[in-house]
Amino acid sequence: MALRHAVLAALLDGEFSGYQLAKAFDIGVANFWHALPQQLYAELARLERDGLVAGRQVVQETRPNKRLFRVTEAGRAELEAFAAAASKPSFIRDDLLVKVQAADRVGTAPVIGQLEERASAAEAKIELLSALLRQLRGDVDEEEFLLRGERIGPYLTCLRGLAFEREHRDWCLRIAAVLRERRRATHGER
Amino acid sequence: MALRHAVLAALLDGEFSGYQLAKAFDIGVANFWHALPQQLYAELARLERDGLVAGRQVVQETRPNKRLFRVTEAGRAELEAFAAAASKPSFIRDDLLVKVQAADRVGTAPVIGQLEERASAAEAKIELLSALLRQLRGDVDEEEFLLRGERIGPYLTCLRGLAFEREHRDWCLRIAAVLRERRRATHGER
DNA sequence: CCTCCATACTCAAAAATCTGACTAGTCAGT
DNA sequence: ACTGACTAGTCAGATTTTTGAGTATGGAGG
Repeated sequence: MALRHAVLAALLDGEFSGYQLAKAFDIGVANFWHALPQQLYAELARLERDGLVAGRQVVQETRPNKRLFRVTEAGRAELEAFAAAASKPSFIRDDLLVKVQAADRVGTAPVIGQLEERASAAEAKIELLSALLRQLRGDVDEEEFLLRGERIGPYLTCLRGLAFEREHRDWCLRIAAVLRERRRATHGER
Repeated sequence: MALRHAVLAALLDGEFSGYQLAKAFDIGVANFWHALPQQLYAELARLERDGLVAGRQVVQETRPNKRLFRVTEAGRAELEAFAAAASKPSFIRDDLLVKVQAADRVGTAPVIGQLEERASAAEAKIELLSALLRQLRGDVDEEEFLLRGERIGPYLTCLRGLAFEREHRDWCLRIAAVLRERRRATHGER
């Protein structure tokens, strides 16, 4: 039941609509949780029903009205309890890794292409996260910010995301190079 | 539908029973996919029904009989098609990261403990994977093995798992240190 | 002797997640 | 005038994953 807590955690930084949350779940929040918009709207409805968030209607002229949500005291308490409870271990689940596992038995050509695409995507995400981190910490340097910044949660999770993407990019490039080299060496046996 | 392909990929290295696969999904295969034994048995049944794997009964004296499965030609073709199709991006989904995101708003004490536990767990996994890698490559060094080894798929995915665990351990320790330092600096405001 | 652990599986049901389609208005570009 | 993208959602249904409880046998340790 961690989607619920991911939403609460994301709402700690202000009031957001389901639509805005969906954006956040594509960038910063994506570093620790992934969810589709439909899930978020449904979860927000449940959270409101349970009194963990409160929503208010905002009427807009030029675009559709929206509902902004904020965490209630009960919601904060729920997060507190969640933080104190045991975590389950995290897992990688990745199509591409499945393909690499099978690669030298089923043909490497398409996998090499995908590895390189992934590396590019990771690179783009690295840029994005680096910019986000700079923005979050403002002028001060990282050490200083981490010690004295008043809100460091999102920064810390972005750091994790950044490290993950770098790792991912490097691995993809390395493996692509290895597979290419092997193809060269055995000149097209596969 | 990647569990199905993860199972096929795992079966590329020999005949395994559901029980043995469950073990593999706890160690090596866990580097790219996670599944509970019940899922594996169910998936193996479906795969057999669809002709992608073939099972045979092995009668044992001192323990329960088992069924060993191997990938059929159709199964190999299925994997080939899967490898050629587009992959979906991979996501981290981690309870603990949710807690870190919320940490400076809901109390850091329990989170620090969990970060340090996680770091230990990651350390153990690092040992395990390092040993597994040594075993997979035998005497030769990595460069040599990757270039000329005949089966490198599992090695490559373990490399990814190892990098992930190292990254994870380092991040956990870093964040735990940061949170501890902040507690010290503000002496128990939270 | 008794309990725990390992092997080897099965069944049912709940919960979480994903797929796909749909509404409806605004704005920018061709 | 038309197309496509962005805002801001909703609904239904399928699929996947998790939770929890069983079955049955053999060997090891106390």
